[in-house]
Amino acid sequence: MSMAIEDYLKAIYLIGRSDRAVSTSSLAERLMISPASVTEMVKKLAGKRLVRHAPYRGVTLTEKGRRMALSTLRNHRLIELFLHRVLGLSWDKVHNEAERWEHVISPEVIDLIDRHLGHPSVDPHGAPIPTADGLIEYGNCLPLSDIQPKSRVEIVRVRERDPELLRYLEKLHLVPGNKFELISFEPYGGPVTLKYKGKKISLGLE
Amino acid sequence: MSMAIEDYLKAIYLIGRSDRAVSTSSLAERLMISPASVTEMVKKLAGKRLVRHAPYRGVTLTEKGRRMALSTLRNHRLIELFLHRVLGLSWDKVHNEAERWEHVISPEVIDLIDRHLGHPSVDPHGAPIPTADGLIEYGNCLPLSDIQPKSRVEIVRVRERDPELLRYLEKLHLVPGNKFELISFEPYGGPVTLKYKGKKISLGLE
DNA sequence: AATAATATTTAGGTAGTCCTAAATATTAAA
DNA sequence: TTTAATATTTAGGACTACCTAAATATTATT
Repeated sequence: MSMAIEDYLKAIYLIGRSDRAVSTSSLAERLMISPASVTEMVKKLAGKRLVRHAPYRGVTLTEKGRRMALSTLRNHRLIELFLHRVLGLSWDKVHNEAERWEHVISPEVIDLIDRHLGHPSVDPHGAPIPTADGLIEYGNCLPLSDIQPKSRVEIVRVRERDPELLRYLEKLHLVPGNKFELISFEPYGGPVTLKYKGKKISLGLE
Repeated sequence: MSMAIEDYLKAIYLIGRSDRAVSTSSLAERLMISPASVTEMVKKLAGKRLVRHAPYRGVTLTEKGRRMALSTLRNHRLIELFLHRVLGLSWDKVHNEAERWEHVISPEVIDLIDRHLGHPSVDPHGAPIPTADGLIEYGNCLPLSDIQPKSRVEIVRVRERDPELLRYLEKLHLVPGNKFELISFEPYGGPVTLKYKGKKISLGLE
């Protein structure tokens, strides 16, 4: 399977979480490819029985497509962790690097990486790593915006991918594993205030 | 630069050792691409000032082309060593894996790999690793066939790439670093006899 | 229910990298 | 030196994955 196909399947999985139908335009936006090209590729994927496509109604992964998507996602996340833990690549850079590696690493080497890391369950952003046989376990956590003020929280996962933003969050200690106290939400999209080791932190609602 | 271009430049370097003119057909054979396609691509490379091409007379790398070839070769050999030493991938498999990785790893990560390995000078087959600024130092060694019987020899480099052959050579301890006594050459392409730690070994002249 | 706005698909192209078959150059042999 | 063998290039295609512009479907609004 080509790198392009792997990218499409992974994107469909990530947008639709394996079950929901995914629109052409959301795929186009995520992959930064024109909607027309996406339609074309989706038809090819349907021909290969990797997705189901009802014209004008979006795409869903077939079982075969889902397996492939999870395999690529597994590669991606194991590679991110490997780059971070073994080679010391900073957490804002691992995503883009893994985005290319994920397509060229053989299953045998992925297994070696998995073993070298001790069969980890999450990547450096706290995202769960699918197992070799396509299982994925989502930790139960809530978006910060759904949490009541005054609670103590532990960062479990950071969904952003923009390197600049990730560097900023790291400076504020907003990385998986760290614990905060949620002080307040300002209304009308105002800033959130958190406390980490006695220090107060404010941030906008991205 | 595309993966295909990187492969062509690397092959031109490896066949011509950076200076000799390389024929279309030797490139075609090494890359397993039809001669016609090679001619076409060579014209494109000449347009990008990566090679000089005199029709019917072969190609040579320009300085720019040589730099790119050595950069890809450096990636390839650092990756081979990394796969072998860090992940424990067997020496017969590292070449094919590195053949794909070499095109997707960023310069920053290659530097991290280089540092992690302690700035090594040779890959698992004993081939020299070019430096980041395009220098490459060939150890002085001779092909086994040029050595006088009765000498003691150390294997410095193994040029083969075929996995099955590499596994065979490893079983015979014919890997870089090991020392042998060269017993005899049988004439007319007959077998070579070596002694390793008291045990005799015979092999054909591949 | 008709119309406007938005989303999606179709039509027609392009660039990159490969192919086979035919034509042409070079080199080796008679 | 003419001919035969071999190497290289040209011509014409194919396939993948992208594009823009135009056509068509869906959905939201009046």
